[in-house]
Amino acid sequence: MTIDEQLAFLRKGAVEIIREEDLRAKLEKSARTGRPLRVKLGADPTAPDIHLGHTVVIRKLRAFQELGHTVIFLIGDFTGLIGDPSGKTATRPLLTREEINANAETYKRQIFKLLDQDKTEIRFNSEWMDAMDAVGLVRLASHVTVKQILERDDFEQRLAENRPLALHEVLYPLVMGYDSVALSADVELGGTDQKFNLLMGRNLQREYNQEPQVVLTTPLLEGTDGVEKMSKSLGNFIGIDEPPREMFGKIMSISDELMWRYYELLTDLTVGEIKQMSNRAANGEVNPRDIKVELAKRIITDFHSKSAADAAEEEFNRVFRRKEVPDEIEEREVEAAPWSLPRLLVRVELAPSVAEARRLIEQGGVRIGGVRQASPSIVVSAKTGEESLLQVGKRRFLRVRWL
RNA sequence: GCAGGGGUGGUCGAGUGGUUAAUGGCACCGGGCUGUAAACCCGGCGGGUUCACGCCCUACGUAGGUUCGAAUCCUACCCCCUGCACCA
Repeated sequence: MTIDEQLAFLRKGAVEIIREEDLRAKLEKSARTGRPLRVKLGADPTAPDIHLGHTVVIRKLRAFQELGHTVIFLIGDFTGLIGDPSGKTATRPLLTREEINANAETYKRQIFKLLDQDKTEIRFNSEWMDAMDAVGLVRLASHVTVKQILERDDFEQRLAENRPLALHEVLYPLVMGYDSVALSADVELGGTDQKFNLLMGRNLQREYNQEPQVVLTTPLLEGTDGVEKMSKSLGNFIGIDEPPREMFGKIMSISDELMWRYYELLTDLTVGEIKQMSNRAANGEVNPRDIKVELAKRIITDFHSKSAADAAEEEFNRVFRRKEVPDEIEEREVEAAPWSLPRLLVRVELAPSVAEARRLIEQGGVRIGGVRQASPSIVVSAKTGEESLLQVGKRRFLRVRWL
């Protein structure tokens, strides 16, 4: 690939590259010297559950990797120990070394579904931060003015609105920025929400007489609701560890508009190819549903396998289009006594409480053997050795084996 | 430390002595429509008990108190936020 082609490749899906000329220069220099660029991505050690939102930037990391550069996945274990930078959670439990290691293992397992393990460095910022003493921290802080720190939007806003801003939060960007110094990063990637922190790395590198890193930001992916950014706490996420059939269902439930966004940020299709598909959908040549199916299968193939994707599709069609019973159903064994239906549902954990079970039944959400049960006062009795098929809502099935 | 403001259900946020298990939004759950789309519409949304009307329990930071009756009044305590400090 020529440098121009490489630039175009890296630009796809990126929101901003600061500065693109610098990136070009670094790419040229790397090509000339044969020395790969050091490309950094920071991660929070408290949340090792990666969802599709995180994969947007990880895919970009992979793009660099494919061009032969060194990718550094930095786990911010030191920063994770100090507390919550967003100030949203009151108390954030301190992580022990063991927990951090466990989280790191989870990260590895998850990111290597996308990245080439042999070309990825996993690092922890405690490597250098643990060694830094109070004097070192103060010296680090001396490189940045309060005014510069306060340029960060949310800091400024919180001050303006008389909301609390703790001192350690202000220190956060410094530590993150210093990570770039410690790693001699050439490029740092991050979501647009990280722009300030990424730029801080650039500034600090200059202070420490390093060539400033290039900053590349990626968009924040909207969650399945299509509105808020994808996050675990909002419950609008699709985890990359989720079973194929879960992923399939969730992807099929996103809106048509959102589907294009997912295509853009979560697949390798080019902008042109995606545009072509959306045109064909718009003029009725293709059913948008079929395009969504393909999206789901592509994503599942990334994190599971092609055959898992096919199986998920088949399962989906069986349950939701043909209204048949799923392929595999969980089984529970229950004593063959006469059960009032609500109580039975609680017993097999299809409902959290009797009251809730009653509501489900009254609203027509409960079936036994495919037959809707309309009354909460129904008594279920069965003989030992028999089986009953319970269904709650559209997607929760359970086979009860009577003892 | 002083002054002021505040702690309500998953969340945001009403309510300031009595139809208040607590208005409303969001989230969530069930149903309908459908491409399980989205949007939309209907219903639900602390727990237990009853075939059912209903009844009972628990809940508005914590602990007491006043009252026939308190999320609402009083006392103490805990926690959070904002301001004051001329200043290393």
